[in-house]
Amino acid sequence: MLQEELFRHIGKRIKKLREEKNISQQALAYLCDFEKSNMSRIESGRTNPTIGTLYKISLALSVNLIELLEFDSIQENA
Amino acid sequence: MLQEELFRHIGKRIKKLREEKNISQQALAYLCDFEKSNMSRIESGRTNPTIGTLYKISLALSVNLIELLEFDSIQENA
DNA sequence: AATTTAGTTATCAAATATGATAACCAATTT
DNA sequence: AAATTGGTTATCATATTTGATAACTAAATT
Repeated sequence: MLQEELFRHIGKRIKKLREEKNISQQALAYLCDFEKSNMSRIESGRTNPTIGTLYKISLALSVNLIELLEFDSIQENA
Repeated sequence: MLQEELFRHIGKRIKKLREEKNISQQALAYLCDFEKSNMSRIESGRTNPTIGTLYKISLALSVNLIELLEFDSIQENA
């Protein structure tokens, strides 16, 4: 899997978890203490977020950090 | 958990997985195609790595990305 | 129709991750 | 003792993430 695909997967995963909580993108951004434009960049997979940024998002969503990375067949070589 | 603690946990986890494979730090850095000094920074938790960097490391270690984040009580609020 | 809300995209500055190199220490090997 | 190997730390340049702001579209609301 290419890095770019990973970024898109993570973005979709965040969006899914966010929508399950019925939170708007800008509300989530506010909870994370960053800009809604930044949140949009991350959800669309246009950036390579730091683990610190993902951690903040996981806290705001009240999920375990690992859940942001759980999607089908992230890797097959384990 | 503070971000700094998270970074240290991830560093320790990488070190543990690396040692289980009997790979030196510089050998792992070489596999990831980056500098041994960078690898040292990451393992010691002195940096906030991007998810792309962690992904490269997971590929080099032949483990799932999630395994780099698996340690006790990463969060309690899930 | 005007306003508000949600989201996207662009731009620029500031902060920081990473690349590259080097000096250094400790342990091991020759 | 000299050389090699593994690791740490520091520094500087470069690339990129993030902060901050703004303009824009679309949809929903008043």
